[in-house]
Amino acid sequence: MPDITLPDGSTRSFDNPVSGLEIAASIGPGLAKAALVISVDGELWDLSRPIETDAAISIVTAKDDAGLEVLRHDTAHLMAEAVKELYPDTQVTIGPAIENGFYYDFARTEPFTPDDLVAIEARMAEIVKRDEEITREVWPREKAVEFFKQAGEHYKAEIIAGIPGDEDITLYRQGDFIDLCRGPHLPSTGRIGAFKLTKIAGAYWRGNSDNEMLQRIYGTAWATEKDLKAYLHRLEEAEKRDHRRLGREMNLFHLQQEAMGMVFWHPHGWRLYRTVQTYMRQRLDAAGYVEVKTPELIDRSLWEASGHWEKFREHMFTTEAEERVLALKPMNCPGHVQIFRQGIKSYRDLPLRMAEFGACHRYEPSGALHGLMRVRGFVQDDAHIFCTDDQITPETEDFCDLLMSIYRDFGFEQVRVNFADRPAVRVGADDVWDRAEEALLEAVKGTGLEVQHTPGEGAFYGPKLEFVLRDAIGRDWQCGTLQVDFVLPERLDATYVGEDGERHRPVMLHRAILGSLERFLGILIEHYAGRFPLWLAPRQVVVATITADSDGYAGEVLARLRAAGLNAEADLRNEKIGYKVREHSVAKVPAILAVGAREAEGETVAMRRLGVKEQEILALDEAVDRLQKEAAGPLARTT
RNA sequence: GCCGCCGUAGCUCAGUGGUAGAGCGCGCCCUUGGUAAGGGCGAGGUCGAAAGUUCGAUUCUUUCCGGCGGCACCA
Repeated sequence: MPDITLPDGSTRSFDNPVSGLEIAASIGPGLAKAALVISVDGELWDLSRPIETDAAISIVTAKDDAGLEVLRHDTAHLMAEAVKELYPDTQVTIGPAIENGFYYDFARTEPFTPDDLVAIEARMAEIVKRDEEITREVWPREKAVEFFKQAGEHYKAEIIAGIPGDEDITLYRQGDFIDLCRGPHLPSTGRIGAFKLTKIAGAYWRGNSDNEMLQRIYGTAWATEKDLKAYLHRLEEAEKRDHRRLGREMNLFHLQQEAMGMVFWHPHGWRLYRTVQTYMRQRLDAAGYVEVKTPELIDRSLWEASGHWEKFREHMFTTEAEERVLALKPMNCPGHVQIFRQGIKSYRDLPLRMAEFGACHRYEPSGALHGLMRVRGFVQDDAHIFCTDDQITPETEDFCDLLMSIYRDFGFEQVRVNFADRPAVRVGADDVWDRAEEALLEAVKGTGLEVQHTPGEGAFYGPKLEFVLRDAIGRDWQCGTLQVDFVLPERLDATYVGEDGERHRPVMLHRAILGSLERFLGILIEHYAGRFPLWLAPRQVVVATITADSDGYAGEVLARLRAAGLNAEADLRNEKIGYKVREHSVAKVPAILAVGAREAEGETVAMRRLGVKEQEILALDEAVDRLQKEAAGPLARTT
């Protein structure tokens, strides 16, 4: 005789155990039709499952995130059913819902082909039409294991073995397809929405590279055809802003196999790079950092002392000279400790904020390389703050302020922080880790930033904060980091003299704001889709002539722009103005100044800004002045 | 590194067991045109590399290299 409490607080009494579908129907036929699953005291249940005791419920539809997730999970099952029908020798393994869709991992000798995907998708549509009822069954563990073994589904049998003994083994049946699954699921396959299979990929069983590789099929699934279309459109738009594509189109950089994972920066790209670096240098100077430069090639012994040789040897490029092994630095910290160790440091020297645009090399696995986002040679906006325990909190707070201000200047407003604590493989004693973790947490509390805990994700030498920014199309990128390190100062014997006249160990804070400049530029390119604000744009202004009669005046305009420190070019080609405007708009030049007889006559320019259809006639002085102010960028605004 | 797909002109791509094509771009010529492509002509490719099958391979097979998508890795 359950009393059912609805989300609005009202209560309905039922004489007998009642199913979600019956409750939905009692509220209204529209809801019964839209219902996918039911939330019972916060737990998602199948609509058909009888509710026997009092409960607070809500009906979940495809409008809820949870409903969409169930829909996607069901689409994964639908795909598995289609695959089993078409390729009965295939073993099914796991198939969860993921962001925007789902995947399912299969074990099969033959690889799936793109043509197979088409066939599977067609079969899935058929099964939706069949509208097979999806039913939940609880099986005894032994029977389930036996069943899957007999069916040749050895992965499923293995999964059951890993399910804790006190949990029910639930199977879901739809048509002739039975799958081990926790659920919940929709009432029938007919409720599944719009979907599309997107890609085939390899994936290791249980995510472990020692295990065999399975075939993963990815798909996307939505409540409606319209949502699916919108998603596919978003993907196309994202592709258009791919930094590798824009890098080529805007002639910013290239990569080639003779220097895999290392960037050839072209003049425009390098100008962008320098703009970012110059900006950062000024911000660091203003924030009390000292800049240094340390060797890129350092003897193995230093890497052994720092601990890197033991842990990261395979990821370091090495060379030999004079019968010594030298390694290209994968990071800057040991070098910075060497500078710290020169002379005797006093507590009065702390905090010492030592920055370097450090050129690092890491031997990344070939499969990991990805445009500018994952490279083997890169420059970090790296710095190490040598400080006392007591200074960790204020230094971290100052760092967070600096970082937020810099992200904002680059056009990123949304930032979160991950707090990552001790990983399984690490150096240093546990009590040292306790102190480090506590200090970081305490420091970050004062920043007001949203903090997420990611256990076990810390660096091998200390816990860290990871700063994640969100770009213009909602993607998250981890860029900034701040890591407490009690270990390296000890290993490399860094000391300072305290007020008491005794030697003490400084704490090191490893910190970066942009991370790898290469990667950050990749993110910036995608964030702005190549349409940079004027201060960042590598090509700022083009002066385009209407006819050759105006070449002389265009030269004057160009000289004025350049004198004002702007990057300006003249387009004197024998082309129509429409052609020039189109070409420079496509090239994403922020400002086009058209000049013809009228402009030459009145000392004016016709300014057209990127993305704006209308032109504006301005006095030359006014145009130069405006562009110059705008191009000065955020540094001019803050001082 | 692992699995799959792909590799034809600077770019985007078509095509064929008998040594190749389009559009854009590039060069020259005509056009001097007022805001997202004016017209004509032309140059440009050992079809990723090597080996094999074949009378003949860019096309079929194998291996390698690279790119892409995932997985694993990411101090």
